Amino acid sequence: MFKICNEDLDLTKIADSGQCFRMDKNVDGSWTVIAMDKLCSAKEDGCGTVLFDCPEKDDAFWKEYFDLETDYAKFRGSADRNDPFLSAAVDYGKGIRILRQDPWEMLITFIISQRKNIPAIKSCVEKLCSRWGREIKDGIHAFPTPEELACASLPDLSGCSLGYRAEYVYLAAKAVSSGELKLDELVSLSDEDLLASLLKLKGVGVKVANCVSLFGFHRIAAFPIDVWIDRVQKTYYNGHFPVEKYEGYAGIMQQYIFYYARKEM
DNA sequence: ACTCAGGTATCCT
DNA sequence: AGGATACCTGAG
Repeated sequence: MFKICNEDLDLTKIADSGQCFRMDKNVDGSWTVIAMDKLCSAKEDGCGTVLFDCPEKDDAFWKEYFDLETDYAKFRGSADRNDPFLSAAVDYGKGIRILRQDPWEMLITFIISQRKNIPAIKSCVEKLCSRWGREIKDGIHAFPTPEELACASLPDLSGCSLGYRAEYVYLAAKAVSSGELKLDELVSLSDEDLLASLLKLKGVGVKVANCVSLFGFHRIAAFPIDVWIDRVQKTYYNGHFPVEKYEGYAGIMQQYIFYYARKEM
C-alpha cells in the first residue's frame, strides 16, 4: 500500500493507451491491475493522488511497474513547439507512462494483437490466463508462465479464439520454455540485437517486435509503426515522423501520438 | 450481414 | 527488394 502524487499519472489514460490489457475499471472507480502473478488495486482520489493497494512486499514491484522514477514532464517538455500535432498530443496525453511490463507477457500479448481490436485482444488474454495461469485470487488468474503455456496443445490454443495466431503462440511458448529463446538474456543486448532476436520468432514482425521491445524491455527508443502511427505520419509529417529529434526516447512520443490519434482522428 | 481490427508470412513480379 | 494477398475470429 502506498500513495503517489504525480501529474503524469493518469490511470484512465494508461489503461486506454493500448500497452496493457489486464487493467480494468471497477464499479467503484478503482482499477484492478494484474501483471505476471501480481495483483493490485489503484484508485485516484480526485485530487491528483493515487492510492495503490497491494501487499506491502509488492510495493517495490508496482512502483517499478508504473515507472514512477521517470520524469515524464521532461519528455513532454521536449516536444518541438513548432510541431502542432505533437504539441497537442503530449498535452492531451499528459498522464500516460510507459509501464515496465514483463517481456514474456508482452511477447505473447502482442503476437495475439495482430489484426485484432483491443477488446478481442483482452478476451484472448483472459482465456489464456484462466485456462493455464495459476489462480491468484478467486476467479483471478496470473498470466501463464512459459512452462505453463507450453503445456497447451495447438488445438487447445486454437480453442482460445487465437485463429491463425495459435501456431505463433504455440511456437513461442515452446521456444521460451525450452530455453531456445532466453528472454532474460536479451536484456543485455543492444536495441538492434534485441529486435533481431525477437524477429526470429514466427509471427513476430517488425511492429510486434518493436512493441515487445518498448513495453516489455522498456527500450524507449523503439518506435512501433502501426496503422495509427502510419496514418499520422502520412497526414501530418509527409510520411515520416522526425524520430531523430527525440533520439533515445522516440517511443515515449510514439505513445502520446498513438493515444491522441486513436482518440481524435 | 459485413467490415475491420495496433500485422505477418508467403507468393508473386 | 518491393508490392499484393490470404489469413482466423469477434466486436461494432
